[in-house]
Amino acid sequence: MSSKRTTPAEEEYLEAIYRLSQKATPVSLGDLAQWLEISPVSTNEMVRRMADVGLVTYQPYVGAELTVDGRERAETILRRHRLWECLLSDVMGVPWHLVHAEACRLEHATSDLVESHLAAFLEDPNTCPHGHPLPGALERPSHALPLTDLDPGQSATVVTVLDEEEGFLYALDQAGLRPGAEVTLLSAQGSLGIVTVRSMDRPVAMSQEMARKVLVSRCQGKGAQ
Amino acid sequence: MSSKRTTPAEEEYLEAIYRLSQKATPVSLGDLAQWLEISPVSTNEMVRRMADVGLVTYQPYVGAELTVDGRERAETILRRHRLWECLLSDVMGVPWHLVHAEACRLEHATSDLVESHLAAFLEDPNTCPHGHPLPGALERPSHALPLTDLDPGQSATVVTVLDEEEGFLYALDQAGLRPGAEVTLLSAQGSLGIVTVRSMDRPVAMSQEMARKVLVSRCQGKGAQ
DNA sequence: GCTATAATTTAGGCATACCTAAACATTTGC
DNA sequence: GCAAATGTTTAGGTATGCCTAAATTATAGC
Repeated sequence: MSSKRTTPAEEEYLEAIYRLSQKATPVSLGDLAQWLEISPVSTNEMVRRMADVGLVTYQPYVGAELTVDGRERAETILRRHRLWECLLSDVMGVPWHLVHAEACRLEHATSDLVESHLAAFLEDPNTCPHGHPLPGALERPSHALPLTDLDPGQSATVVTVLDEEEGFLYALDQAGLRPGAEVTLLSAQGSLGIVTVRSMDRPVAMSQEMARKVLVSRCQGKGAQ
Repeated sequence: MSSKRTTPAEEEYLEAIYRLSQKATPVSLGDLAQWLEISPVSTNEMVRRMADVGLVTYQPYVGAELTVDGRERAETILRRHRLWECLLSDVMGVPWHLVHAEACRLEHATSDLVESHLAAFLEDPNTCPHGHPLPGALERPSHALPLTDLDPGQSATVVTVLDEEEGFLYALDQAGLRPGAEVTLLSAQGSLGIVTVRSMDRPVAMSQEMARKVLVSRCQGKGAQ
């Protein structure tokens, strides 16, 4: 069934539905349209077409869910995306906050052959530079919690960053807050919505909203990667 | 003028015209159509559209030529193509005869940023794994001549391979005939169109047609590379 | 010079993937 | 229960890039 190759557009939808599914499922088409920055009408059309070819199931007013086939394909794309991020960032030195956009393009031009060689060359990484697990790799047991959940004075290791927006990543990078880095919560009292932390021996202030996107692990070197 | 980004299809045409220009210029649309495996009608349409946006000049019944802008873009694409070939083959170990097809896809998904990091990581290679110069690199002074032009008994170093067809490359690879390899012509008498050479201490027979696609350099380690 | 071959152009189509505008249906909050 | 918000569908368009069939035009061989 549905042996046809997926188009880059279909792959973008699969990836988006996969990512949004982790928050809530089925995925509302409104959310999907917003995420992809495509009009709701076009999104609707496309999802119906993808349901026709067996990549998703779709119930009007309910949402879209990946089929087994669709999920497998989405995981393949996402795995390729994250493998490229690793290569670009860790091996080739492309700035951390820019690799996401590059990987978005490369992922659709990647064959099984290149994927396997890429993974072997990178020695089968478990996470991308933002700390997300590569589909197919060992799942991180996830003792991870938002930075805001630490007690003041408590230290932890950054595990995952939940947003790939360039400006946000650039600012985190400047503050030294990348996966693997150690961070200490100074204050989280949110009357003005500001969280302060200590990173690389320097204090950093950020909004609570941003701090919630930084997942950390208290148990250093145990569950995290 | 013509600041618009090029589409993957346009890039394929630019690359093809660039390559065919090295044999004869202007490039006949028939040759172009055959090279791209696209119908002459579509080729004609596309070339006219590309002339409209200033990528090529086109005279009916004469052929197409790259403009300065078109040539620059073609060289960029070709450079990216060959950089990927280097990475895939030399760094990641993807089989030599398969990297061309992979690079054909990756080249269109490559930004200036990735190109520059890729080149730096590879330490600015001068040639691709098939021995073709990278646009922008030092031009090889080309003492290269077809394998068939050697005198029997004479040795030389393989410099360039003039065909990227997978079967051909696979066979050459099996015979050890890759750029940098040493080869000795045993016989080139062509009554049956067969050329025999010695490569890696083993005799290899090939057709004259194939042998003409292998360029070698007599002056070892001097002009080549 | 004329004809066969090759190249070009015109005409009409198809698939993908996006858009807006407008009408219609369904949920959900109050 | 009803209105506002959200979601869906229909209708009609656009752009890209490919196709075939048929008609036309130019080039080159003899």
